[in-house]
Amino acid sequence: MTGTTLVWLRNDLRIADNPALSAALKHGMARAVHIEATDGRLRRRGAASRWWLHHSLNRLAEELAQLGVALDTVEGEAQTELFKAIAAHGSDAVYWNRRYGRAEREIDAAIKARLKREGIATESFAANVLVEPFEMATGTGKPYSVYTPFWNALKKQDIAKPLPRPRHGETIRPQRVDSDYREADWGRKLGRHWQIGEAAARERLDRFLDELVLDYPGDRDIPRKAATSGLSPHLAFGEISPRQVWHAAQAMAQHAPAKASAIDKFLSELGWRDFNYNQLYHRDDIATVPMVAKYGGLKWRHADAAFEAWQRGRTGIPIIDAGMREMWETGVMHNRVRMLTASLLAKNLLIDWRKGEQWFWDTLVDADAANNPGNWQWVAGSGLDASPYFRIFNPVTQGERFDPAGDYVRRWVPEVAGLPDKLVHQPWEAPDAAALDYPAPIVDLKVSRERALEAFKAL
DNA sequence: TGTAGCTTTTG
DNA sequence: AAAAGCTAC
Repeated sequence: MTGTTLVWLRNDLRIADNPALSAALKHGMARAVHIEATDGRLRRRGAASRWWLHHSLNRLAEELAQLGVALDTVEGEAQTELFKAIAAHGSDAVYWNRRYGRAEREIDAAIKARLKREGIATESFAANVLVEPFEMATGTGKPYSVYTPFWNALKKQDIAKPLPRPRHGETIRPQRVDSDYREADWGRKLGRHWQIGEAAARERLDRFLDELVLDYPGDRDIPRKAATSGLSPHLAFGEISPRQVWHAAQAMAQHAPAKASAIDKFLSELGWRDFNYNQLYHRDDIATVPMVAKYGGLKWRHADAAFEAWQRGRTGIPIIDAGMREMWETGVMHNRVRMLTASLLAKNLLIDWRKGEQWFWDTLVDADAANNPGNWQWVAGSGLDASPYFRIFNPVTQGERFDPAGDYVRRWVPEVAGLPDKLVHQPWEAPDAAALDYPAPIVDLKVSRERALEAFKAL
């Protein structure tokens, strides 16, 4: 008989396909700990993520209790808190699933070294990406810098089959998650839009594959439609693993060949997540350093009033304001509108993309350390295989193309709801524009487009 | 996964 | 006159 194995949970808040948890239960008695780490080198979670985390941990504690596993939740420096938990429970082994940021890897490596010195068994597992970044390299041994060859190589890899839910142990009473978290109005508002936790994630995946995926390629760009999977926050917290998504989707493609090409399109978007994790793994700090060095020379404008108008959804450009308000209200924003709002900030407004990235980090429930900065760098042109600098979205044209009847804009920007379709994306053209309770646009799209082309071309 | 300005084609 | 095609940014 062995002692207690401690499972150190991070962004892997699930029971099924959790290799560290499964291995610990095989080993004998298990306990779990989640440490909200305050290490200075780690990026602090944003406000929307803290809300989601609180509820996700509560759901997980109930699930773990059914397996006889207690979950402790603490806040503090990672190494200190982990060794406190080891001492408190007399653990003789510590397991975790790997993470890929540089600071996280260094912290984990230091802890692993200390565990070895102290004679405590330790093991880490692959769990949170399709293929681990160090398994992916081009023919010349370098990290991929272009998505398409990365994706083609990824598809050829043997993607691990997800592990089943581990067998039940003795059910225990769930721990109350111990934190000073207090539900604020904002959290109650977000709560109207989400079911949190592993079971909800699985239901969402199944419903998407059953009912939505066939129309995904055609409808995914239409923000009015709920045509996307909606899995992003569940993936960000590891309530579902990308391997589970991958294999469920492949099984559906086998079972329903008519859906195969749509499923391939969907999975290629999941592939971007792995591509972003590859960037995170190989670079110092994806959230602050341009992946392509020459973009570091761009002279960003300091325009506080414009930035605040952007944050609050008061730019006077309906589809931009709709997106920013959708994010504030629900904790997510439709993907196409993310591209539009980011392009407006980084290009038309020439405001540093890192400011926008930080706002998204704070307000998105799906804020992800690789995807959020990776996608911002993509839009800003400084990322790997990024959008070319001269691609500057026109939010009027984009609105007319992807929200032709104006439903999306009318939902989030009631000030323009009464305008006819032709004007709803450019209310400033309305004869009685001044009478609307809606700001005039904070930038001239044509002039600011020219300015951005100049600034980027100069690099 | 773009836009704008121009030219050419089409009805 | 509008749609479609082409090309620089």
